[in-house]
Amino acid sequence: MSASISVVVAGDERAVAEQTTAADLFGGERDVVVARINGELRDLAHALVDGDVVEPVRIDEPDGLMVLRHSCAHVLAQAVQQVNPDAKLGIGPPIRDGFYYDFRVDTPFTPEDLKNLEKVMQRIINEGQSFVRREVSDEEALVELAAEPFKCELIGLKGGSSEDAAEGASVEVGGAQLTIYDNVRRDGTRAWGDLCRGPHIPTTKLLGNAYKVMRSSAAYWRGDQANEQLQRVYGTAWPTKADLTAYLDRLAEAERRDHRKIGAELDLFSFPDEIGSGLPVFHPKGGVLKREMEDYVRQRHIEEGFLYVGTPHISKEGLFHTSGHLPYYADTMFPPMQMEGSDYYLKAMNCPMHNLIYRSRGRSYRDLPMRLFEFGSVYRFEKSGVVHGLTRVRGFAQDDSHSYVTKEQAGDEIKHLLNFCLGLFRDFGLEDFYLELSTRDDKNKEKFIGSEEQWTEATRILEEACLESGLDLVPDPGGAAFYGPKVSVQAKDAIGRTWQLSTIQYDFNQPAGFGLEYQAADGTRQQPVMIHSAKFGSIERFIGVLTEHYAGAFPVWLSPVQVLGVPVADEYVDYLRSVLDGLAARGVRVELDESDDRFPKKIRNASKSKVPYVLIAGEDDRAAGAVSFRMRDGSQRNGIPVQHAIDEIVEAIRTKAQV
RNA sequence: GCCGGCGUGGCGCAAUUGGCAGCGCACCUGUCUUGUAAACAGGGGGUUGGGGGUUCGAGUCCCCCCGUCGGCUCCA
Repeated sequence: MSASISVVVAGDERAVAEQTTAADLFGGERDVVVARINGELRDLAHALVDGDVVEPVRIDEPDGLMVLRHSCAHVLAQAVQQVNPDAKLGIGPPIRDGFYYDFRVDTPFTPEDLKNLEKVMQRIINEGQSFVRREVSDEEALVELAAEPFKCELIGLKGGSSEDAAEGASVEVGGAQLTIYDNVRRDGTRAWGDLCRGPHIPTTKLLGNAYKVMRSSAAYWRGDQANEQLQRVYGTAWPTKADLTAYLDRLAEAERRDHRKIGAELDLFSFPDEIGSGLPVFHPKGGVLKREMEDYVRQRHIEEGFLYVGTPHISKEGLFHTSGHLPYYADTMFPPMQMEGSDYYLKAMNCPMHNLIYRSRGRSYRDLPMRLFEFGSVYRFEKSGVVHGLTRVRGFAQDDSHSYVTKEQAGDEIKHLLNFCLGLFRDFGLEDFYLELSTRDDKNKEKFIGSEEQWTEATRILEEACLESGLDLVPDPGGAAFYGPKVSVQAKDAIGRTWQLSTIQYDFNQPAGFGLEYQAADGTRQQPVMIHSAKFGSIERFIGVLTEHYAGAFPVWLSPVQVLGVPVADEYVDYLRSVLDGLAARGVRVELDESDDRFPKKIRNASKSKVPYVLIAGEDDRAAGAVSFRMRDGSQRNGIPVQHAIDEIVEAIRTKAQV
């Protein structure tokens, strides 16, 4: 009679036979792909010992999805080496919504290669191969994987922290004990194997046809520009085909919302080659959007106690030495122009100039907090490969402010700025946020200016303000600016993507560099703290974000054209014009379709233009002194008295309503 | 910056092994115009991103540059 052991299964204590595996406990449940044993993810084949606490992990929960995707990455790698036995393996971790695997191959993958890989993967999946864990010593692994230079390199690094090896490398060599996972066919033969920490799904069958090879690209080995580039293949994998389809639909929806596409369709902005990469121009309709935003943001700043200032686009280089920027960012600033014996730089930030405004006269503690704000045009020489629509440009306007405060005021000022940002976003229709706290990288202290105490103090003050907001706070170690830590506000858009918008930075360095002072109540001279903050970061970028958030269907107050008049026939043009004149007199942006298109065509054009209110007038309307509303969703309200219509539209603009 | 893809009227696309640069929308003109996503007819518009090369002949093949897309690295 075999001895029994006691384990806790999904919260219930149970006696089971020795050598019982997680698979024995959950074997009947097909959606259980791995087990969490004493908090650690394990293969279902893992044998339990007395006292183990075991929980099932299902395919559709976060940990289950990670394992599914990681296993799919293995199948991809197996397919690649089946097609090309000379391909060398890099790393292949799960990522958000999918996975990738890096390979060294002589020629990069073509789209046809990717299609073919998908077919080869399907054959592997259909074979129902098992993932079988095998423990190996470092020496054994080095012998077995002698033909895999990257794996050998990872084994060599294992002694240190696997986090240092490469992002994602921990899935290969994460534990103290190296393991190889063999893919075993049903007849018991070994099809393939890979150094891997695991765990894995029990069989490739579970991948079904709910996966897809997405794209390939180059990626630096271990994420370092100095290393060779490998070819990375991205894929996605889901519990069911329906989940995969839903994911692909989400991607298609994101593509439909692409601000570069909508910007062209709605005639908002463009990127003329003649001007240069990353330098957008705003057309009249985009200009309306930009001006409405700027006017509102400027007004709100003034209401919140900011002082509107103005500074030039270029400056002599000495200023950026004083600020400390030039030594850090010279390679991302446009090269200088020589003039009258000086080097002039296009400014990449506004703070040095604001500091000069602060310093232009003696300041008293009574002046603080002093908040300087402007839409400062800055130019940054972004590398050619990163320029992207409006979201990454080389010239843009920052809604930039600098609050000069006493040390004691810093905490309150940060809270004030944070609330101000969040309120602004809500005005623009964004409702869902979280915060990110970027701190100094303790291993790279030379990249950051200032003492241990200063960093600790600044970080503490920022963190307190964040916690008080009640929003989720995500740490971002190493993400700080050289002069101080920062908090950034991340906002979620209509289809769940997050965008970094505001940044608030605590800076104890520039006040010292510029010798900024104020006279305190006791007559002593003190150094203020400056707090940088950009609310939307870049006006251009925020326009891109809003365009995608609304898919071009902006709230009425932001819409370039708010009301479009469409007469049922020529006969009603004059009547409709009189209605529109009434709206224009109330400040509404109106257009009238006087083209010789026929009515259905005008409706089609109106619909494509995404104007919030289409006003239609025909005989019925004119006779009743009314108009008909056609909204963007195609819904219709007929016979609305003219005065009532005007009031309703004006009210929707005033309240920043979405219709 | 690196790797790979792409670049044809304003926009979306086609053009066989290298063999007359085309279509739809938009635009212009004319006829038409009465209720919810495309009336009809005609017309204009191109040094095929730029430069160089191979060839009897290049949108197509080769080289360099520019732009763009997808990633990587970067993002004060």
